[in-house]
Amino acid sequence: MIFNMKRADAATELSVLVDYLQGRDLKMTRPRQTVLEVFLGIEAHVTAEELYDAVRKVDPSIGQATVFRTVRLLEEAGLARSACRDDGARSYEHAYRHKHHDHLVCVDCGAIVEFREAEIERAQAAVYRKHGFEATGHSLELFGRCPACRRKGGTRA
Amino acid sequence: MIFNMKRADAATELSVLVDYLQGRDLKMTRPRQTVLEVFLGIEAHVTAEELYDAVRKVDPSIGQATVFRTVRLLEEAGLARSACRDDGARSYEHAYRHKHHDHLVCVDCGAIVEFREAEIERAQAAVYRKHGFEATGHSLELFGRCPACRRKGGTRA
DNA sequence: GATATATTGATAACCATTATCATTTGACGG
DNA sequence: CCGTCAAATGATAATGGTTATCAATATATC
Ligand SMILES: [Mn+2]
Ligand SMILES: [Mn+2]
Ligand SMILES: [Zn+2]
Ligand SMILES: [Zn+2]
Repeated sequence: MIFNMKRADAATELSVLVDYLQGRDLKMTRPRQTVLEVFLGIEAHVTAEELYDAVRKVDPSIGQATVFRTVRLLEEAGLARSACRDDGARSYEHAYRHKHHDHLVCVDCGAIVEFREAEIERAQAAVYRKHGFEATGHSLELFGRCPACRRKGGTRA
Repeated sequence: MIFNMKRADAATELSVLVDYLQGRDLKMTRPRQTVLEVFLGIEAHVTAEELYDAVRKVDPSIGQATVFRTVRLLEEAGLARSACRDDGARSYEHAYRHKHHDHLVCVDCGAIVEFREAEIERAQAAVYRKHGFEATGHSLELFGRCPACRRKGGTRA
């Protein structure tokens, strides 16, 4: 038996993972639980590498490959959502009990603001209909300069 | 002197490139012109690698590094636009005298349909305003199944 | 044409990610 | 509990797309 969560509210995510593993001949393991816990503790968009750095601080014995594998597993299980950033790196964010949203990204400081705009979603549905496509998902990123960076007039790096 | 275009209408793109090079201590070269011509002859979204394959058929002496370098140059000069695909590869498309548009992507066959939706653009502008961001650009991809693939009920690969 | 400098192509290096594989671990039945 | 066995692990090598290095070459200007 492995369980024994620290964050009370993370129990349900863990059960989602366990349910996903069940019947698939996959096993619940200590490294997987640690990766899940660390991931749930991060309220941001992280790459697998960044997640690995955070995981190491909790359990240095966990290998990089396991973190990469597990975060993919979390995505399959519906606990994480990933997207390929414009620089080519893949980032992950929480997906369980998180509503769909898109992102405003500051090109100067990298800040990310999440937003939902019903009108955009509606217009997208219309585009799908017009072209006879069946929707499976979309990615929208609005690039720009955030209020703080506009004030500074900065041009990072 | 290098010039001597085959496609009559490509002359203006070439002059855009030459103008960009001028005053920047950059030089117009035969490989650059070849890469530009081949690129202009492809009405699709291509990776640098795919462009390299096409360039080789015209001039096998041109190296891969030069194609990668040149296509980046074309982007800087405003002749190409690039985007990172979800699989991590970067693809390029024509940007000169091409209006902004977004993409519908078939997840089964990879087909790409370009579209412009004024309503989406308007709603995006509203999001920028609401959050005090200064817009610099955006990327929107609608993933789905195209009409042909829906009929086949296919699930590629 | 000679000169100075940018460009080239072959190659090595890079980075994020994935595959390989011997060893360890967890789930299950006894 | 313990044994069994497939699944998981971590170290490492390999991959794919891209960029850096560098000696040789081509270009613009004089
Ligand atoms: Mn988000
Ligand atoms: Mn396009
Ligand atoms: Zn900012
Ligand atoms: Zn299709």
